[in-house]
Amino acid sequence: MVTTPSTTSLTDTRRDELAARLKAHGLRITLPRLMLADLLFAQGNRHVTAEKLHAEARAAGLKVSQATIYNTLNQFSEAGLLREVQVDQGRSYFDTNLDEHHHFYVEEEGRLIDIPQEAIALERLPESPEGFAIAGVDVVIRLSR
Amino acid sequence: MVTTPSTTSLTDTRRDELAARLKAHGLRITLPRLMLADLLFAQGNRHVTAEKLHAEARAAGLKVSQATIYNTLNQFSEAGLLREVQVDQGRSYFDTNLDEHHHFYVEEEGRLIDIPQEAIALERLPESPEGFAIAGVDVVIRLSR
DNA sequence: CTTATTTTTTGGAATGATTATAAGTATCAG
DNA sequence: CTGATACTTATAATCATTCCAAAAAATAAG
Repeated sequence: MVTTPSTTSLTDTRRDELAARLKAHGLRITLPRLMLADLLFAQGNRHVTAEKLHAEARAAGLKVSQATIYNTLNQFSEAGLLREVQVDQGRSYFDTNLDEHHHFYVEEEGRLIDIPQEAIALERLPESPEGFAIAGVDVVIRLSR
Repeated sequence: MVTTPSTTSLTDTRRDELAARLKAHGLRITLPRLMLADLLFAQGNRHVTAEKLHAEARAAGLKVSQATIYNTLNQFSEAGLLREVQVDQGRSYFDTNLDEHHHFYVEEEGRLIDIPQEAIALERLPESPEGFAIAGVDVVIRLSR
């Protein structure tokens, strides 16, 4: 009887794909990272909190600690696989969309919606104060019903 | 011998001015509120965290609890005397500038700088999703050296 | 002005998200 | 295969903020 490794539910190709991606960004290949990467990058652009990702991981049968969730999200962000988005006082959101873009934020639902960069015409920007350079421009459009 | 009330260092006119302002916004006149209002509104437009305001209050000889600082900042915000600004994961900033405007944010220093609304031309905005209305548009330009 | 009613203030405990710590475990280069 | 290095984990610690119940102050009523 042939037994498949019980540690993961990824196909070989999928695993190789993700492993290559991690390696390309200077991260070691580990099972938690592969599984979390799979959850994060399987479904197009997403906005995820640590708590949500942890829940998803557990639901998918992956036993990871909360600390690993935080470590992984931070490492992925530093490595450029994710982008941290700041809209809510308290929780951090992590965005899998790496293109320059902006966000709608539905506060009542804690939900973020991407706005492609081209959809907003920022015609004129103010000059930054002496000695400072622009590191990024974030536009958040808050929505309510 | 005439004794002046030792409870505050505000002039009568200043106190009346602030009291009228609080009253106009539906807030009761109390000493902590008057003193905090004085600190907040004395020096033109400011961006203040709870911690900073608490430090200022103590430095000014006002003995207020941390809870009162938070209560007051939140009440002032709800009453429309302040505007809460969300740029940093963790701390809240309170802005005394009530005009519509935007911000530079110097992350390394935790410092906010106002950008007048006219200084940014938002020519085109995306349509909000069905059933939602725009509650506000926040532009944050992150700065680094 | 005195008492009654309602708000505020307060210190301290509680919460929630996140980070630090220290020990064990897995990965990878040689 | 083996050691050096990086990763994971459970738990404790931290930080900003909110909650709580009681004491104090402010307004309202008489």
